[in-house]
Amino acid sequence: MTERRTQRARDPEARRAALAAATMEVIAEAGVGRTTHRAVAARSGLPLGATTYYFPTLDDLIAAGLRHATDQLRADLDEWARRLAAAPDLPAELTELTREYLADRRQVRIEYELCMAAARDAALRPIAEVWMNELPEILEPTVGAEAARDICALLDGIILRALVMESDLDAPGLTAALRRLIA
Amino acid sequence: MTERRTQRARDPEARRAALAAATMEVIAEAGVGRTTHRAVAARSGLPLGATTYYFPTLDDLIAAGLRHATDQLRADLDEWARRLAAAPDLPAELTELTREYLADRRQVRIEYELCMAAARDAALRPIAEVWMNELPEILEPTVGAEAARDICALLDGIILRALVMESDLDAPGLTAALRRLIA
DNA sequence: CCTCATCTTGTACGAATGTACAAGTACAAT
DNA sequence: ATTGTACTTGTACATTCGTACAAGATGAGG
Repeated sequence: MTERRTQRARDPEARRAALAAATMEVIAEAGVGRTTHRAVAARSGLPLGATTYYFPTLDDLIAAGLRHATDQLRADLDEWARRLAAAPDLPAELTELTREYLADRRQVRIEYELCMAAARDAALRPIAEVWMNELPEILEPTVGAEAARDICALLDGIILRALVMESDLDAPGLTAALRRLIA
Repeated sequence: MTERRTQRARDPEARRAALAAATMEVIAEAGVGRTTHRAVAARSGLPLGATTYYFPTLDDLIAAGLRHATDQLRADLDEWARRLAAAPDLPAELTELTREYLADRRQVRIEYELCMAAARDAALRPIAEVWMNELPEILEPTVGAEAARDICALLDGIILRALVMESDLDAPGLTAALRRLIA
């Protein structure tokens, strides 16, 4: 009768994924440094023992959470690539994409949590590097390597500022700055 | 006979400062989330009880550590203001200052730790805002409000990238980008 | 039916945590 | 000298932590 006790019981892959997703959420709310087995277990609805069964150590669990986050971001960036390729006005489209990206502060926080974690723990650096190089690679064919790097740095800085200030994006100002960097 | 047991005994202000400084160092190494009373006490050479005597709660201690860090950064920015005012070539001087700033990764990490902490805890936002507005205010009279904001965002992004990648600064590239943003 | 490898989970344990606090010290004011 | 206030610190306590693990549940292969 397929009684769904919690769903995904006896489905190891689904459990791994559920734990990674729950870890990602805990990181977004509490930060990497305050992420614990128990918080992840509670968030995922799985028992404590499941966390250590699938991820022997806390570092493994956190790495899985961060990797899960980058996978999600990669999917977002696929849409960025599609829309940017079809956009008549690249700076305007980039601005709009950034505005939409900023709508979910939780996801944005994870990105910077990943950066800080990678800056401190070399084992996480590959995860962060893959993610940080994704957008430049999308932009490079269109605007060249240098402008691509500059644009990404500008966006990262603008996003960081919006994150700290809880302020909205100055869309016209950003578009103008992007235009200057492309020229 | 002024026997200096650890120096700064019976000097409350010096002890507060020592604890704040030690907290700053612990944050730089372990991150805000893994900063503990005991780590700060050990780092400062003061007993555990001193931390809770001067800072009733852990959040107070961390806030003091972050404030101490921004005070130090403010002193650095005074030198930035001086050198930028005297510089014949603003973008080149900004690039050089950034290069020097990146030499001490520990201090850089604290800046971004502060940003993440402020993004999560509204009580820390004033500390972060003061610090984030300092450089724009220095640049604004020279380049205007918009360019000042763009430049700071670009620098923040470049610095973040260097932090994550552990890579060196591309000085000529940065100077060129800055020149474009000022124009 | 049994076997066995895999998965599941509740519980346990030593270590570390934030915080409280009593007992003590030092020193200025009386 | 005595008092009183501010400072100092070692210890204690209840929680929470990471991790280990034994006992059970499940389902595939014989």
